[in-house]
Amino acid sequence: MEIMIDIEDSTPLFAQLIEQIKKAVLDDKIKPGTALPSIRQLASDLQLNTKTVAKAYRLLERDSVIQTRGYRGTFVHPDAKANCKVDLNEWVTDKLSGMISTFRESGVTDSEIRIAFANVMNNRSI
Amino acid sequence: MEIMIDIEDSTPLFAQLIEQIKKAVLDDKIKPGTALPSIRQLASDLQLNTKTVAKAYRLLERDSVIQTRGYRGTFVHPDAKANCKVDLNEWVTDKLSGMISTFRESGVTDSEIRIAFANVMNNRSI
DNA sequence: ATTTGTACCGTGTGGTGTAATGGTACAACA
DNA sequence: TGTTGTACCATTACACCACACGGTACAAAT
Repeated sequence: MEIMIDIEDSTPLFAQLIEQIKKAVLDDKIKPGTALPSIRQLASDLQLNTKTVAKAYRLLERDSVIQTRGYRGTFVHPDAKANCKVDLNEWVTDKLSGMISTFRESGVTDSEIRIAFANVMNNRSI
Repeated sequence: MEIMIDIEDSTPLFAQLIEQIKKAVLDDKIKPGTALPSIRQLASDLQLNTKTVAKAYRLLERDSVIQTRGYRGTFVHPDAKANCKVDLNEWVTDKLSGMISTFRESGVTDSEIRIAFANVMNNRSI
């Protein structure tokens, strides 16, 4: 697997990793069931911190692109190719976009929207 | 009109102003049609910047609690008492809260929600 | 001439979240 | 024993935004 990380790129390192692994799956360069390099191994190869790689793996597993089998390693998910195409972020963006448009049309200030958002995210009730 | 601003309070100054004017309206201390002090006048009285007072007035007018009549001054809105009770922020908070709960239940990270939100607010289309 | 609301330029402070780094430790596997 | 994913402690640098401030200027009303 050839993975190139560009430190100069403004895209976060963990995001670059996710992109490239997804691309490799879609291009059939790594097939379902295949074992992926361990977190420590990949971090060492790419000169990254283990936590950066762990973060990428964690998100990839949430999206069912990979599977971690306890202490036995990490493998490509059986339905990886299909799950690569499901874009959770796009769904979130669309839903938010619609709601925020409604707010703005009702005269709500961007500043007010931001503050309400921050409050909700922190479970501060009003 | 007796308005007290507490600089020590963590509540933003403009928000304190809004609260107190609304309270004065609800308590019948200032009645619909009455003229309010000018922005410069009130800022001077309360030792505030004119912009801080202007911000409070702008939001109060959006909520139809007051009315600015061009260059003739600012007056209490005819339906001020009723409009004081409409809380736009509460509506925004409720709507956002529901949507964010849905996101979280779907496994979306708080970090991802924040990033998507920032993108939408800045009209950056991914 | 003065006052009105409004709009524009700007500065500075403080809070908050992200990203990435370091180190250490654990239980479960081979 | 060595490796696996994972969890915890922490720090650094960076960026965004809210809030409040200062100054200046304008057209329309009194």
